[in-house]
Amino acid sequence: MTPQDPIQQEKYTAIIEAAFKVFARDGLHKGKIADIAKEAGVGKGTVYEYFRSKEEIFTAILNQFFDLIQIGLDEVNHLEIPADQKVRMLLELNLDWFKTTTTEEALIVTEIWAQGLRSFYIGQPDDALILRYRKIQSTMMSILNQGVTDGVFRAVESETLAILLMATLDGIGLHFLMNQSLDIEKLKRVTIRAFLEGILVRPNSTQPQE
Amino acid sequence: MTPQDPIQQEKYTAIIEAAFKVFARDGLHKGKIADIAKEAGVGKGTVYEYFRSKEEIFTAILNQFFDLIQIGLDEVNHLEIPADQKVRMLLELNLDWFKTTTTEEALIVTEIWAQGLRSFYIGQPDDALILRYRKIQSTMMSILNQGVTDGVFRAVESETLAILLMATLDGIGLHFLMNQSLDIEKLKRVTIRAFLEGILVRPNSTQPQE
Amino acid sequence: MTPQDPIQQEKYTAIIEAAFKVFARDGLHKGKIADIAKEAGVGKGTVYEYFRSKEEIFTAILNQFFDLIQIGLDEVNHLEIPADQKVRMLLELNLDWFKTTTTEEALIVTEIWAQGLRSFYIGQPDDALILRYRKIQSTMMSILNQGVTDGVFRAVESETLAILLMATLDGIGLHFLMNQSLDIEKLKRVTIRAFLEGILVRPNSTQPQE
Amino acid sequence: MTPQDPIQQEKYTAIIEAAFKVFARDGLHKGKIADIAKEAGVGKGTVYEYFRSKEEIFTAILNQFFDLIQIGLDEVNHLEIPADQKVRMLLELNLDWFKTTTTEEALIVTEIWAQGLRSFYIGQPDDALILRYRKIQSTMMSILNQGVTDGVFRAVESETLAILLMATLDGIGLHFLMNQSLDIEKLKRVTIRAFLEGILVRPNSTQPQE
DNA sequence: GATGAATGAGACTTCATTCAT
DNA sequence: AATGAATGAAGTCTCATTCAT
Repeated sequence: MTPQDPIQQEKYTAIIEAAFKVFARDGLHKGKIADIAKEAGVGKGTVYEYFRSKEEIFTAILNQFFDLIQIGLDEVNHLEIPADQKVRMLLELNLDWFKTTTTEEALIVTEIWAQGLRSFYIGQPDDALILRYRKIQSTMMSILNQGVTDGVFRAVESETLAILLMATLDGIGLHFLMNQSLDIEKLKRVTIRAFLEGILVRPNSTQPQE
Repeated sequence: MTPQDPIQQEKYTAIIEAAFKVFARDGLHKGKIADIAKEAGVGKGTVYEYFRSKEEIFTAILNQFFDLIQIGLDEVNHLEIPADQKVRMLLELNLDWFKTTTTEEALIVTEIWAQGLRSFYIGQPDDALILRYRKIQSTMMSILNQGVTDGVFRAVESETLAILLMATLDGIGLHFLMNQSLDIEKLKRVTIRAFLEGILVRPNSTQPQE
Repeated sequence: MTPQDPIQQEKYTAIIEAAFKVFARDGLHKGKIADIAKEAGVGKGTVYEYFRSKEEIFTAILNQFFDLIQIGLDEVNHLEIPADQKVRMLLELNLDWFKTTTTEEALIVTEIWAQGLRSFYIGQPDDALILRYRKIQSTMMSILNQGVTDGVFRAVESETLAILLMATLDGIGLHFLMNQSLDIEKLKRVTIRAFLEGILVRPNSTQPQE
Repeated sequence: MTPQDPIQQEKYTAIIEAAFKVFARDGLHKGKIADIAKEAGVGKGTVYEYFRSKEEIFTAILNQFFDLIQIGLDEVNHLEIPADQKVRMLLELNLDWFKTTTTEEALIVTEIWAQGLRSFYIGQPDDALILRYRKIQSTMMSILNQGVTDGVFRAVESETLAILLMATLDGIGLHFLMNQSLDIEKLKRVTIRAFLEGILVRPNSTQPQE
């Protein structure tokens, strides 16, 4: 999907970034291909050399976003630290994403995601939104299971809990999007306690001091 | 905003319902005013007697959705039952919504909501998305505070916790949207336990048996 | 297909005439819908109220042309004159068409006709080019048969001869299109003699004096 | 116009043949240069080494077609046979062309020819369509005149009759294009008789027995 | 000479909105 | 109030042609 030639790869990236910028500024539907091309410093036709349609640009942006999430998640998972630390890091990771992302950008991801739900993701066999989420879920489950195995967590329904975890993280993200004045640190603390103290951590295991 | 004359009121409702149907079928941007008019059994021009623009129809649909949520919430809040029961009911209420709503309809609400985030809600003083959420939040806080006052809940940061509760409910909704095969009952149970057993309920208060 | 309301009918005609003019000036593929709209004094969108696509305008023009041909043919056929006179008139009619038609217009009809051969006519069940021709052929056959019955013509294979007649008329039209300096009167005379003296007229019937 | 170097000549021919194939398949305007290049096994840019534009390819195809016609015509003309035999052969030659040509190919020639009438042929001094036809006409006249000189034909206006002959042949071709179910043999017979028996052959000359 | 990535003018068509009836 | 014919801005995408390699 992505070109192999480094020069082309560069242009491919430039177009995605330009698209991201334009969509963030003008919205998903008001953002014109012409502007993306101009922003990327290429001709209008060139955009169509790299993407078959506007929707394919949407998909590419969303995939890039999920790549980022998944990479962060995998990095955390591969660390040699206790599972409860990993869960803590996940929450931090997720909530900190908003600090390095402008609201406009976050809105765009959300908008693409919502619009994508309808048409070009669900029902498509490969690379679909649902598969991306399933991958995230399975990584989270692996962390939870590790915790149970290590005796750090109580026995939990890791599958359902992983979904709850994902859902909570997404939900917090959305609400932060809507209400930037949210005290994100306080929210982080409460959420972490909800999951660690409340559900996961064994009564007699080492409590995180906060 | 809504007309007072019953005949007009009827037409107003018919248009919203038609719009809902058309959007659910064709998507937010592919759904045409002409089709809405036809579906509602009125002329194209008539739609513009009731709504200034297509976006205003979006807003109306979203408001209707929030009215529904808020009404349910208020009903629960006004019941003469312990706070923990209320929290439990909230969760039930929210997750059961999906049983009476088709995926297409839920998608439309999500799509409008996401698109609305950008343009026609945020930044608008009245009736804005954020105000609707603040109202929800305040109702939830009132329930949480009642619980603390009644000694059912531990002392909690009710403001932050209300946000977490909202966020979790929204997150679960979204994930259910993406993955209909989710075991919603199991998820409900886990979520309720997370909130009640884990965070809210006092160690020595009556535990809900499940 | 054509609108019934007289005001709309007028607009419909205006658009066809405008299209004819624009195509004649700029060619079939260079002729822009925008120019047709401007020429017709309507908005671009209005063109699409009356025609679903550019091709449908092509078809309409071609049909109008065939209507004209067929009407003239029918008029001749319904006259109370001998069959040989009718054949003579047919030839006159056909060749005189070019005197009231500009080359540009004739070219457009030819261009549409040729392009039409390929895509939007052949293979379509109703109103197709071939049906229009079959109608013409049948009218010609009726004239030829009348001549045989009346004893003016020798016994002829009227079906094949009708085709030859059509083909000859079309061929002459085309060559006149390509070579305006053709002496059309001389051509008319020769053609008429070829058909009447040569093939059709009985040796002992009254010879047309020329 | 055509390259001299045999390797280049080969490529030149390959491109024309590829163009013919692509146009026959996709139509004149839908047929893409890119596809022609691919079909010819060369790069897109290479096409432009051999042809200045898409229109020049049209011209080349049409010229090739006329070369074919003219060559056949000359061959017949150079035979040592009576003029009436030559006319008969001309008709056979022309009508038999359709047996070795697919409809799609014939359509393409027609389409190019019609489109060519407008823009790139008429008005151009060299190699124009009209010159090609004049050449054909002059060959035909030479045959007709030979017949008169030899006493096989009556005295005829050979110039006008040559045009009529050309026109008839073209007309028959077009109608055969539109109606493949035409009984071409019967048509051939009728046409030959029309010209030979009817107009050309002297009353006391040897009649062709059929 | 050969190539094909890049280009951008331009076209068709859609559809929210208006407004005369 | 109701209508729907008319509108035209706007947008996506195509594809002939160019030109650096």
